[in-house]
Amino acid sequence: MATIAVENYLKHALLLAERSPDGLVPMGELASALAVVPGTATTMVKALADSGLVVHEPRRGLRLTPEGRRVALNVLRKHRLVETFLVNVLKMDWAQVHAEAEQLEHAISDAVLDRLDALLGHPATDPHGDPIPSVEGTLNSAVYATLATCATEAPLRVVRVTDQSADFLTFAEAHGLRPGTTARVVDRNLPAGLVTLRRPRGKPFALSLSAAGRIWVEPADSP
Amino acid sequence: MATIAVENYLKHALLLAERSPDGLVPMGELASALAVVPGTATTMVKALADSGLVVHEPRRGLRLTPEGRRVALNVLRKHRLVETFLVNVLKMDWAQVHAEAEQLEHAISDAVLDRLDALLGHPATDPHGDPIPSVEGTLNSAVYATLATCATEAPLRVVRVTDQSADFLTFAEAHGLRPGTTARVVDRNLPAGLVTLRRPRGKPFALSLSAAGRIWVEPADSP
DNA sequence: GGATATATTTTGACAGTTCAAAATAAATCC
DNA sequence: GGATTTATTTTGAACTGTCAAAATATATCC
Repeated sequence: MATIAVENYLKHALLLAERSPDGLVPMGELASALAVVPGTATTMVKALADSGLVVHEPRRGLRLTPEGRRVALNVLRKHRLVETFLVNVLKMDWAQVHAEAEQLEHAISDAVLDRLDALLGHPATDPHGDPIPSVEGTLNSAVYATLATCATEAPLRVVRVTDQSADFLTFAEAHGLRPGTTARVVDRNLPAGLVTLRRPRGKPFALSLSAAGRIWVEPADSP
Repeated sequence: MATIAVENYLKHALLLAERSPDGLVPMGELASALAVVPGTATTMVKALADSGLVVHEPRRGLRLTPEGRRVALNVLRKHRLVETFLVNVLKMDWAQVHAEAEQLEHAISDAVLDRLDALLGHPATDPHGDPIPSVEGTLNSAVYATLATCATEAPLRVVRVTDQSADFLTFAEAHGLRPGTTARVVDRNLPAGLVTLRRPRGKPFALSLSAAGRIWVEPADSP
């Protein structure tokens, strides 16, 4: 049985590998995702390699093995289903649930997970729009445009918010930027690094290009 | 913040202290409740004493301090509310939920606990009839008669089943012995160590005196 | 292409939790 | 009341996961 630390290493390795073309995760990125010093990550990755969960390519990084990926997807599935439960059933603030799920993901059994999944109606995404891995281990990693890159003026629907910090999520919610809500980009000022948005029947407001890059959107039908 | 090990030591110390008149818990009992060798318990209890969570009386045992009791009650509250959630909401088998709650009790925050408590309607007992400590830290430890000690013939209602083993709970449920159900003792044969029961519209069946001692009952009004 | 900056690994140490086995204290039993 | 049994504590060691800091590759930059 994987320890909590092992589950965390694998989960973060998966998240980083998803955002890298070749699946190679540099040691330093893993270390800072886990908030440990680089030497600690090296030590742990060697142990994971001995267990067959990752392949360690010295001085280059690590890759998940199929078994490591399987474990990581199971943890991620727990994390995201727990988040969904906390928001949809317990009506908790979506800005808080990430931290709660970080703990619960390691304590919940597969049996409980199945019941939770059924209770929630087998959701495809969590409250942030992050895709929930299936029981079979598939992860929908569709890539969308963001408010930093999408067309201006056209109506948009928010589909995902890729930042787990409570501050950012509280800000986003305060401006109506949750998955499912609609908005349009009225201006994008690259030199100033600003994107100006407008929600239906709302006042225009601005956010930084880097913040805008964390709001994923798709074209919306109605204006 | 208390570690998982610390929470477990305190929780078991509380459970053992409740069943001891003077609140003194012998080291060996604690060690076997936690499934560790006695030396380990000694080491840990000394550390807990240094943290002010217990008082260690060498060669006699330990006692919870008010602070240790507070932490233990919080863990026990989490355990029992989680069990209630798993049975009432997720419809899990009552024989399994103890093991699940052993993990979840250490991962659930006070914020989640409050929501869960509200969702469940502030229950007073868990599915086994074990009292749920209040947020304020009071624990109803009323003592009832058991099937081993109660009057015969009179109608009874099961109020509590004090055995967490899945086998026993499955057996009890199969015979309709869950809190809320009714039965009567039709015979008690002390030399043979047997108690014979009868459920309304059911066939008489027997169980051992020691098993009967784990089924707590109160007089029921209707026959 | 040698100097410098950056990333990674190695080394030694520590905290927490555990066990095995020896030592010690307390209780019990003729 | 001395011998024996039983409970507890001590001692020495192991394992997991971590850090600090030194050592070592690798990449980059004139």
